Amino acid sequence: MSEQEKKSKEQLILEVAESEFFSKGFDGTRTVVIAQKAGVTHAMLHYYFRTKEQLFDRIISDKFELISQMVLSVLGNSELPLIERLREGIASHFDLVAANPLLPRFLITEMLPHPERYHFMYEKLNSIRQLYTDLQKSVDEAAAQGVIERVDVMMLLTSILSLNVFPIISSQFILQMVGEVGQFDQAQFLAARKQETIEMIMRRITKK
Amino acid sequence: MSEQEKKSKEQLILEVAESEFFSKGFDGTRTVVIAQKAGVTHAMLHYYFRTKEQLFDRIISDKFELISQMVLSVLGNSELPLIERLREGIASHFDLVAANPLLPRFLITEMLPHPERYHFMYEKLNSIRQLYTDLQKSVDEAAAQGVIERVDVMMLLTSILSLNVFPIISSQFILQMVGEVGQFDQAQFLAARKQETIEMIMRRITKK
DNA sequence: TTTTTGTTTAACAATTTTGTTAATACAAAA
DNA sequence: TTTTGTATTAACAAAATTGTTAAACAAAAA
Repeated sequence: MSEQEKKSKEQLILEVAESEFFSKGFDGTRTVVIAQKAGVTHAMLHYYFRTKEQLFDRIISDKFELISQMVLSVLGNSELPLIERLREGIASHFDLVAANPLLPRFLITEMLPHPERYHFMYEKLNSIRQLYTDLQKSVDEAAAQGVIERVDVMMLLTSILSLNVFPIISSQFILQMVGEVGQFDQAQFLAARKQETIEMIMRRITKK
Repeated sequence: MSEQEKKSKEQLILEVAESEFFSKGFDGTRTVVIAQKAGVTHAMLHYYFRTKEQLFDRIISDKFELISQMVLSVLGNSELPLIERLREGIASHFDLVAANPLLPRFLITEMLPHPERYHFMYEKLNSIRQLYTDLQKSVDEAAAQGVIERVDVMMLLTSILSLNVFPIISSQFILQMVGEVGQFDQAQFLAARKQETIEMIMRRITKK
């Protein structure tokens, strides 16, 4: 028996379901397709997870930590000095998003239109407040010392999220649009974006 | 008869359908719901548009120009000097996206996963190439004169798109996340973002 | 007025998708 | 080696969703 076949059917269903839900959304996903791709009868899917909704909920809760980190990691390590903290926060956030490129689109297409369904998620993200206030303090201190310019942390975080997430979501689209003009491939493009975000944020906070 | 009632049923269906498709996506939209919200029997919907798909296609082609502008406007007016061209391009692009906030999410959730369905769209966007090359030339010239730093236009456009689009898509989410800490409302937040994008791009291209 | 054309409705049909069940195989424990 | 619980299948049922039709109706044309 190969490694693949050793996996329990339950596990197989979960893996296929994750990829289906993330790429097609809840409404676009067909339980029979999940079953078929997992190589099981679709009755098995209902046997293990009862309904499509419960299967979906299971996937979400399995991704709970990852989703939290997807936002929290951008705040960086508060032990480090400000500049390092930002560089490190941006880089690790970028890597996390790049490693899970379907997740942001999923959040945008599923969480935003159904906020009631994800209240638990929003609650969890309240823990961001502490780190947020903390980061604003670091910024204000550094600004007082004349090291950097005083900036609003909400604006700064929004910029970082935008610059990191959007290109990963839409790299296909951008590369296709500009086409042969630039001859980037996707890996090069993403590597360049990671540096570009850091560069832009650094320029944003340095005193003129 | 009121203004509303004077509208043809066909027009009513189209308006409701647009809002439904844009907020819930193709898969999440129910034709009976469209009919119900438009105050007509759902047979009418089929009478005018035959199928759900044809209704959808009709909406898309009606939005065709807008969708094109959604990308093209960021390139600005090539008659203007570079700095003005960028400022104007960023601002008008921001305004366009802000006036149609559901469209970008729709593009991300419908166009990206079904590229075959929107080939005509991608073709149209080929017209971006001319303007793109043109903008790179302006940048190179200004850089040669030492006015600005030499930057890659693909990176620059990606940054502008990211900084303009992402905050508009996810303003709800961001505001909720940071919550009472900053007491921005959505209008203030978006106004601030528009300026912030311009500021960041200007800092990115100025020589240190 | 009669005809014609396009609009509207209600009832129904077809299809797609999800969910259930009863029978059976299987594996592990007693 | 019976027993017990779990896993599996095929066939079926139910629900949801889309699409059709025939007949009524209204408006405009002849």
